[in-house]
Amino acid sequence: MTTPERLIESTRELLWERGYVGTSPKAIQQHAGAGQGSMYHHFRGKPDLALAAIRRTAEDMRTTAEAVLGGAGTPCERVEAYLRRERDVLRGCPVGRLTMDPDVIDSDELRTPVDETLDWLRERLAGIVEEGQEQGQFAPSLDAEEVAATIVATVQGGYVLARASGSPAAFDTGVRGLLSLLRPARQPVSRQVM
Amino acid sequence: MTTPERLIESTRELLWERGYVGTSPKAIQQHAGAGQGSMYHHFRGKPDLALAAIRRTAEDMRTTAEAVLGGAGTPCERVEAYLRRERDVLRGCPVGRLTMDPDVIDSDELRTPVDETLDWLRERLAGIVEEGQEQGQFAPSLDAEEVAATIVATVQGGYVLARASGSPAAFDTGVRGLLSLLRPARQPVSRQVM
DNA sequence: GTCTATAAGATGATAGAC
DNA sequence: GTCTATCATCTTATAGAC
Repeated sequence: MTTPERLIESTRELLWERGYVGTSPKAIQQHAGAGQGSMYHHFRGKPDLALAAIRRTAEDMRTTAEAVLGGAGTPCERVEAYLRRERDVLRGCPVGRLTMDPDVIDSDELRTPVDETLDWLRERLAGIVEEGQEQGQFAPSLDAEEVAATIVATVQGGYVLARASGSPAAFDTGVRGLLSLLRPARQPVSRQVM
Repeated sequence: MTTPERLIESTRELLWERGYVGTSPKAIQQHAGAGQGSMYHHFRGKPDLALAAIRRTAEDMRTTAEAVLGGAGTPCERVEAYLRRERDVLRGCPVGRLTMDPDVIDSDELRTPVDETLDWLRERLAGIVEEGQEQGQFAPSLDAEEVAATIVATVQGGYVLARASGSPAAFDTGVRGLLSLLRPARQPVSRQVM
């Protein structure tokens, strides 16, 4: 890997682990095995490096999500596959985590990729929910945009619960609750109609 | 207010705004209008001050939540009141936010009040959901503990979405989605039974 | 109880040699 | 492109005077 690559990857790791405020240029250099001069030659400073790292992490998240959301199966199955996909739950969401960093939120440049990624995810899920409604898998009375926001929020909040308790179990519990709400155990339609 | 009080309150403010890593003793002293010697006389250091601040913030959250959850109304109404209660959405959750602080999570002493508070909230909500099931307001097929976890996660994740977009609207959207899932627009029971 | 002095190390960067 | 030197400031305290 080239030096700029190693610097970006190191920044991604550290941003995920310690956040923007908790990540120093020195720590990045050491993690990347690069000297100061090298870092400042390739990047203007900490915000510049963070921007490159955040953009790549955001793109990564899209790719990972799309692999599941655009995969095979019914809309309902794809939403479930997304919710149940393997995650490093205790590490938290590398994108969502950044919203708790005041310096990221205060910078339009750094916040934009975070916002756009979560927004993309919501819209992608909204489309799938809508598709599911057309196929009769989700109640037609639901607002797809709202439900999509609930799905993303449950995932993001699941990370919070898991990290608070020190166990991934809380994440899974929240997801199971959401899935049970999405597929209410109603009577078969035929019976209701009868 | 006494000096220790001012120091604790300042720490609470700064922890909420900038997190543990982003809050320096110096910033606390300046915010509280206290000198270094004064701070180190009353507290052993940053972790000690943070512990006092976190404990109080956790207690505050319980009190605020209990005011709504233990209030008047049906179980369903109380859950809705909790979800719709006025919040400083863009500031995030003063308790949940701490889970993204590596130094807080790595310290059992600092993490415990966070964990216990979110756990209390989940159990409190689970009891109310169960009550609602007995009264026929929520589907009996639901697992109250799971749904409670989903409710807490949606709130915590709602803060993430709101902060990412820079607007409280995303929080409200997620909450509306959850409420619509909790109260599915089913046929009246009498009709189903007929 | 509060103040100032002092300190070892980190932070975030610039300058210039190689 | 990478390295070392240097820098002003911040961090997280400790010590001791007042």
